[in-house]
Amino acid sequence: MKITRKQDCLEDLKHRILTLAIQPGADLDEAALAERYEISRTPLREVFQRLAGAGFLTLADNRGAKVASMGLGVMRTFFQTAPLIYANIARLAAEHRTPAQLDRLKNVQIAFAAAVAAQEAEAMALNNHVFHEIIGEMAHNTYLMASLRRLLIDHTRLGQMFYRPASPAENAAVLMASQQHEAMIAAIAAQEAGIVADLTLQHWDLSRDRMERFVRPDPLPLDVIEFGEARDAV
Amino acid sequence: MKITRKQDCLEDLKHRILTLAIQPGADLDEAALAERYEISRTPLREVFQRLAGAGFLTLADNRGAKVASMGLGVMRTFFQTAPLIYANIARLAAEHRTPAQLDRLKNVQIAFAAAVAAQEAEAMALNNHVFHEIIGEMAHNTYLMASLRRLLIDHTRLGQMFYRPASPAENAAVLMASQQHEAMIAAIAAQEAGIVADLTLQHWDLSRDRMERFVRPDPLPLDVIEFGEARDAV
DNA sequence: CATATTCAATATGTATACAAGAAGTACGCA
DNA sequence: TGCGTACTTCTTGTATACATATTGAATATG
Repeated sequence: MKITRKQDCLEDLKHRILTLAIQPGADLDEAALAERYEISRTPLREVFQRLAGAGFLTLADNRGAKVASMGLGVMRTFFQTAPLIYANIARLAAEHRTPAQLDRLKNVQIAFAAAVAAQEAEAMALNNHVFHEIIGEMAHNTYLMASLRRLLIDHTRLGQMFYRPASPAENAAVLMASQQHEAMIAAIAAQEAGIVADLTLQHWDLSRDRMERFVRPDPLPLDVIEFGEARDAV
Repeated sequence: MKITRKQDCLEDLKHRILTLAIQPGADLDEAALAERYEISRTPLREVFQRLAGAGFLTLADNRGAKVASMGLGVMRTFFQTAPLIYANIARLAAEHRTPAQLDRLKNVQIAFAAAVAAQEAEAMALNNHVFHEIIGEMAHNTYLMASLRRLLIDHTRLGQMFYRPASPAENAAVLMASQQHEAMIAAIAAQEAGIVADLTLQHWDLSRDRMERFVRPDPLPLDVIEFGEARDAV
């Protein structure tokens, strides 16, 4: 079964990049990975080319492969662009979805909900990723899909970056996200394009708020350092 | 300088696909192309992977490379999606363009205008392609750029498909397009985002109308087949 | 001591030989 | 003649050896 080795390599690298097991900007060692996946450098390089084409990696001539980086500029652009693409994809998905795609979506949501219940961050991230990828496929629009795939890569990585396993607020948010998924499935099944678009934007807001709260947390209480009434005087 | 062979191959294949020298759906012969460009199959395959990643080709396992097809479904999606992406890219380009990019844009427009004057369809198509690609780069948005690149591939190919060299109406349209390019450059230079977006949509309408008139031409005059006054009776 | 410069070590790029798979052809049989 | 099957041929995929490029360290030189 050598056939699957290359496919496995591709999938595993995707997973490791999405879960930050390999960090943004890290460079990949051809020889080491070839040995790890028991394939020669030739097919590994083809995997690299594909991952680069999909936006997971960047290739520099004579300088190997790097995981796509996530600088401030990239993040700014991400927050600027995501709602536009997500909302339009959502609309089209409601209109063009097929029954088979709907079944796949439901199954992935079952897996996502299970991951939420078990508090398995990695499974949550990957199932959420596939969930939104399937909605993208439902839209049957190759042009927007090219954007969406790239957005989802960064969205999943940001989600992992900002995920705090122990926080009660986080658990509530994740549960809320799961419920929104359910609502989206129902609306897509009913082909209610407007509703799906609205739900998608709410879903986006939830996700964005979660990330924002991580970057800009509530300030520490001032009075623990014995300022007493001084709080109002500042 | 063997270094350029692979690059040449990549560029030449792009050009031949964009100008329809290789038709949509055609499959590419590895051995023949390797010989043509004087490279071995290994680097040629890497070129294939890159072109596939960019949307020029599709790769099927054990079945080689095909030029991306242009069926009715693809065209429908194209007309549906292009204005959204073009308008948003235009806005961002006006805001984020650098002086260096503006210079490049001006130079490409000079080449485009020259091609129009000389009625060289191929040079027109390729320079127009690069013109809009540069505007895309000005937007500094990798997500939308992924969509734009794919849209431009199909836009350029459709333009070639529907181009009628001899038609006076066509010549007028192409001249108009060139003038719109000039106006866009001026507005981008002035960072007038709203104006650039408007001009871009006008530019899009012109292009769309040109293609539409090709598909749905004016009907033949009825009276040449000697119906005489019968015209009004039909 | 700082800065070039050369050479070794390492990593990337290419060619070629071989393996595996797909497609076409000829033959046999009903 | 129609269909199926084995065999041949052509195409695609992989491994490996070799060529080229880059990096880093050691040495020379101002």
